[in-house]
Amino acid sequence: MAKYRQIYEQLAEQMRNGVLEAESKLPSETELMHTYEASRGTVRKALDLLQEHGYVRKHHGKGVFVLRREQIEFQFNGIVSFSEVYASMLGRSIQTTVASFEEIEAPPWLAERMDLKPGTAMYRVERVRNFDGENVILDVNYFVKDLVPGLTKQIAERSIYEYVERELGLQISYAKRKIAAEDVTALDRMRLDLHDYEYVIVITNDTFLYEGRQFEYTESRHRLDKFQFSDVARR
Amino acid sequence: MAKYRQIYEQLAEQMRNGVLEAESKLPSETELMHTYEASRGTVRKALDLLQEHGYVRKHHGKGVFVLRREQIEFQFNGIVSFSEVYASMLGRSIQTTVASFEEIEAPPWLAERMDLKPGTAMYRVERVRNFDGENVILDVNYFVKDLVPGLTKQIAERSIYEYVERELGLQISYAKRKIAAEDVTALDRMRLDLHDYEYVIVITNDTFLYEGRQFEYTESRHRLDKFQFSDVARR
DNA sequence: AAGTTTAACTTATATAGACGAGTCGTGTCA
DNA sequence: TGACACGACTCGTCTATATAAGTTAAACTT
Repeated sequence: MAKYRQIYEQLAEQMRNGVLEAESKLPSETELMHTYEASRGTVRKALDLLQEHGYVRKHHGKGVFVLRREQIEFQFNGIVSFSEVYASMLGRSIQTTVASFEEIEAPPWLAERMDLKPGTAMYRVERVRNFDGENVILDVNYFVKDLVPGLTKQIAERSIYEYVERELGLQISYAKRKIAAEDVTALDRMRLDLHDYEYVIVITNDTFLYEGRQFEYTESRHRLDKFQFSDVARR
Repeated sequence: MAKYRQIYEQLAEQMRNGVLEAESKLPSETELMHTYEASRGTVRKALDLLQEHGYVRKHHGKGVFVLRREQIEFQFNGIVSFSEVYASMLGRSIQTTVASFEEIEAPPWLAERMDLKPGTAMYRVERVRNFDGENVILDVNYFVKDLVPGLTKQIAERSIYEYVERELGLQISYAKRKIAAEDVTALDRMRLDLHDYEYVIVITNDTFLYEGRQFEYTESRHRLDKFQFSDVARR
């Protein structure tokens, strides 16, 4: 492993287990050079990484300061599926059922949205999330077949993202999300236990690979009372 | 301005206006050294920044490649007030009225939430956002008086964040957000033009300074049909 | 006592050079 | 023809050194 990464790991570990206390000042770059027997550039690279990951804050002329634990825990506020957050948040698990799994040709609205040729081969997956005996979330995923080959209903029942990243080795770069309330549709009524709710909260999600190609479009439709979204925005 | 920042700006500009085309390969570090008369370290720092901001993708052994425009536009996914996004998104402006401005002592629920001593002096501000003649958003802010001294109704009518950052020089580190639907309250009915909507979308926002202290808690209450939240999550 | 200068610390920027490591095409050899 | 070695190119890491710029406190001046 690269030397600056080792320094990063060691310092990060010391902050996680409290050897380096929150609010305290780290040794200066010169001191760290000696303790780790590294050049200043290498030490600085480790410190930059620590700051990037939310462990410390550098202050020109003053020093490098350890941030509070609270801030550290949220260091990876990346792309997570909402049902996962949901499950971990409420401490109970969610039952997922694949309600529909089909191969389709991209309809015009989707081709336009994803910048694809109309008729591109896609997978379309409907998954229903059941929580405490009620169907409260409907996820509709569209995947570009060429980019996610070999997707099956069985995989969809577990975690599609695991398959995409671990099995296929695709690297996800970023996702655009939009959240808004929408009128309930016929599909919502069919799949979900809606009671009297007339609206659903819809999260649309466009996910892109590193090369810049979009491989997924998803709509996650939540019953009003079971919707929650948490987020940490860092400056 | 720092030299690596200048190089960054020039390259970024060339990518935005299409001089450097998407998917194309940037000149090698050695070439850039000569064109910008800089050392390799400086050129690399500019390239790292470009990658961090989503302009390019570096490939060990191959080169640095320009990403597609789409990815560039969303480079800043920081903390922005929702009304700002709202206004820029719809291309029209929002009228803000300060409906209430008072100094209070932190009630127990707030003291607990913000980890303050009960009775801490606070400002409480209610602001109503009017869009196309209808009051559709109600913002209720609570600020710690010690951390945001000298706040006035006049300032609240403009931008409180500007005051906090520019005038007071406070550095905002991160914000925790939560979005959920809630039943309409009496206050909502009083301040907003709710029509028949029985629910509002509530964004709660806890904002922290670099030292880790929380200086603000805000609830932003949106009429269902006027709520929208956009976001880009980067890995 | 109050303001100013200075010195000593901190991090930030820039340079130059060396070597490591991944990629790709070309030429050689079997 | 096919496998392999090599060279030339790319970015990645590390070192060493110099100078700039922000911060702080002590020393100095008024």
